[in-house]
Amino acid sequence: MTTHGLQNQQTDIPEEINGLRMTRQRQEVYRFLMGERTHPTANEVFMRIKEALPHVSLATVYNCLEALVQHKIIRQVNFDREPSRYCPNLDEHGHFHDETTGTIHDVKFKPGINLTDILDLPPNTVIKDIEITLRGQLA
Amino acid sequence: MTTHGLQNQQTDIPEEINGLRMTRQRQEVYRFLMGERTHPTANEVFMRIKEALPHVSLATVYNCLEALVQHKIIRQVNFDREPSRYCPNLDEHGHFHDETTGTIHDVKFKPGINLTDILDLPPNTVIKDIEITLRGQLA
DNA sequence: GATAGTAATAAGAATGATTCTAATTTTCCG
DNA sequence: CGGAAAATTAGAATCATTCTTATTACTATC
Repeated sequence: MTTHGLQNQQTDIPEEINGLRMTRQRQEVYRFLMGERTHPTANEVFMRIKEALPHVSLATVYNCLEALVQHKIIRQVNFDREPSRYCPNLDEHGHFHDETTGTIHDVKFKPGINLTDILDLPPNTVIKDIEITLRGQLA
Repeated sequence: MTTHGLQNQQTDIPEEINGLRMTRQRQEVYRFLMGERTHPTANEVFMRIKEALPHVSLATVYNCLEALVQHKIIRQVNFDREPSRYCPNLDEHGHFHDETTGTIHDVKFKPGINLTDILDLPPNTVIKDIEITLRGQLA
């Protein structure tokens, strides 16, 4: 018996996104992030996808996350020096870290706001990425 | 012979700032940061103040930086997962990381702009800290 | 359909910024 | 002065992440 294409495709995720071949491991990482709004860490992703892929390694999770980030399929979010978190929301947005619960919430910009209009940037600046993070609490 | 007060005070830095006793080590860390606009890392601070305090330890530099940050005398700045950097500018501002040169520039907001006016925050949110970081290049 | 070349994965070791621990020194205050 | 508290030191420990090397999977070609 021979198989063609991917090892396993009981999935709704395409075989390629933004030029990145979606291997089974990348699919599981991506699927989990898509269904999860909690901005999990690499280790949390690892723990969770082990249910579907018991032999997956943490290094692979890191590799997958890096590949997905570089192909702009997900975003990496950093709070201070805590472990990186990952976010499937590609719209321009910030992150609010609620210190009381430890949860992270996406923060949209009010309509019509363009970040670069607000900042006093040096001329001829090409911005590749903006990260806005807030810390505080929901009173 | 007895000495009163601090071990050494050939300095222009007060003995206390924001309720933090400015020991000789904290003074040196702070003085260096004040004269430096390059947002140095803990290790860079360490290398430099060793000239004035040859027996200072890296742990002490970390302790001093933490104390200064907690007393809002300096700010800690993080870019992705790179080593933390430290900044004596307390005005609300962001940081632009020029990928070409590796340098970091403070970015002011245009006058009259209030960050929280722009963000679509949940009601009753108390913001303790905002961090805005940009990556890109000066063309 | 076999096969060679390339890419991805796995397991564990290595890295490196930061934090912790325990011992010593300095400062504060009665 | 003398004891308590705070700060400093040196080195060990931590832990997220990256690297290394071997194995496995995929792709294109014959």
